[in-house]
Amino acid sequence: MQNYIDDTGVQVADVVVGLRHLEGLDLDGVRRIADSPRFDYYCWDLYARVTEWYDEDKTRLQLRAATLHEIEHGQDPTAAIGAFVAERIVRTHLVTMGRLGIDYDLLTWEGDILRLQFWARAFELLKATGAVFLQSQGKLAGCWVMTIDDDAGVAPDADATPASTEAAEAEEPREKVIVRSNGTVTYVGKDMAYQFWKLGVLGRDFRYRTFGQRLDGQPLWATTSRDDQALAAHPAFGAAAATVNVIDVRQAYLQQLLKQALAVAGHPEASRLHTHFAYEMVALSHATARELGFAPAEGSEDAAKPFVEVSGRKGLGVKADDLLDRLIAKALGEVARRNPELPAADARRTAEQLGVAAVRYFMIKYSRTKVIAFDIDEALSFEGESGPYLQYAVVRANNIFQKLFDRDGLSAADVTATLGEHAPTALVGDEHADRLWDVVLEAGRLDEVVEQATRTFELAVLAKYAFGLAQSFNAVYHALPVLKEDREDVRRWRAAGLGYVRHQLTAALGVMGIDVPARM
RNA sequence: GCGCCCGUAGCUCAGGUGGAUAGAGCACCGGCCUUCUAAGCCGGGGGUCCCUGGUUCGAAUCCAGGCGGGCGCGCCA
Repeated sequence: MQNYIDDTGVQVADVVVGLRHLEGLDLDGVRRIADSPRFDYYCWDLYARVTEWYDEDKTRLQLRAATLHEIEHGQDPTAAIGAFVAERIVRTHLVTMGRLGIDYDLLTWEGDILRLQFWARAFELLKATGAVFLQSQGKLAGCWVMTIDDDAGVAPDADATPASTEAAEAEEPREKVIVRSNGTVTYVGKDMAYQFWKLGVLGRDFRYRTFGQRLDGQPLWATTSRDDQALAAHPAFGAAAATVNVIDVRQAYLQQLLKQALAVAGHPEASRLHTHFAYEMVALSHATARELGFAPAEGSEDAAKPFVEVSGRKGLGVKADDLLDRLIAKALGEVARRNPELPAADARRTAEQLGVAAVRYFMIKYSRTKVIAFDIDEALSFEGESGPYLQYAVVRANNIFQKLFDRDGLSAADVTATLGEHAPTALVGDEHADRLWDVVLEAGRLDEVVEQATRTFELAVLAKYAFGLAQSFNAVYHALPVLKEDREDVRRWRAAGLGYVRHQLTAALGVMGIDVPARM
């Protein structure tokens, strides 16, 4: 799992513009501010302020262009400030993701792709195969362009095809600019170079350094272009057997161009090994947008839309840390109320597990083709279809086995090991036999469901399955008691059945990255 | 204009390769805690599966055409 760090883009440039021209800071000043808490929140706000500042006077946009240029060409102090800010923000990002149990194998820095001339090499490959060529005519004269396949799902823009033009002439091939007439590379060009490297057809590699520690204590690797940072020994990155680009559906067109570039540049097999994992965008419900202080004018275009698009430029969005903090605070209140004797540290740890479960389940419960209108109140719910509901089922199951052990000295392993000594009454003779069978059979589908979820890239399938299994468990939990069952054979078989369900449900939660607390 | 996605209960959403009275959560109404944790369970009301045609013994599901909504189609990233 790699995280692409866009350290040479417009967003970094805008923050640098804000730091220097709105805040009047130099590198030392920025260093001091960066040590204060929540530097990431500070930059988030500053970014929105810079956007407003540009809006007040469009000529200020020249500062962005100049800053972008200086960052790309390593000209200090701009480049030094940009690099410093990018690194600090990445570190705060890692902390935030770490709270959710997410980390990466490698951080890939866009700046390194530029400095190591990946683009120059990819450009050679594309030129050699004729995938891109220098356009000499028309409005794209002087640009290196790629012809867009019709099946790439790209349509001509309305302006390019006047209505008066009839069929015969309208079929002129469409072209995508890869290198601008001023010699700079477009975003998709840089992405092509990166993609070629990922699939091992570029013929070049990054240098590597360690950036910090992963959640398990192993080194976290990052690319570098500096000899003094590069380590001789490092894991192998790139040259993947297959790649999956997780990126939202709005970039489907560019991702299609990427596949096309691979194929046309002589690597049809690599092209086939690449998948765009496209997911729909996450927007905000009107209620949540309102809560965040965004109130579209009555009768305006924004007010009429079914949701409110998040926008970093407007400073409109929900920060992951804020969401987690609220979830944990809410969970902590409940945990403390239900378990007053629990030490504070344990309660805190449990609340964190619940909060993380709530976020993770919420993120995958929707199928990826559906626009999510994020609603904070809905996300904060621990009832019904939620992460904590799933955890609750397993906690209950664990309690049964804990008490079974405390009272009868029977472990889960004992139950299964001695099962043959007991008549399977609970499965054939008992009046509730079908209910127990049903939930056991449902639990047995886990592998199949995981296979389907991975094959179709639809994680909601697993989420829905796990939720349904937890529902079935809860129903059986109420209907078929274990500890209070007097018949030894029925008790043993019920324990065995629910033990299996517990095992499968715990595994399903594990796949979703959700821990099960000791109690809740 | 062209491409992709969405349209199922008041709201938010499930419904792999067609199959029986279309499901869940939330919300609403009514029950269940001296009984393995009530973050739960049981019951109830609530649907023209956007529309029209087609394929089929059978369509929410497949096909065609509409309608409504979202997104995309830059020498931005």
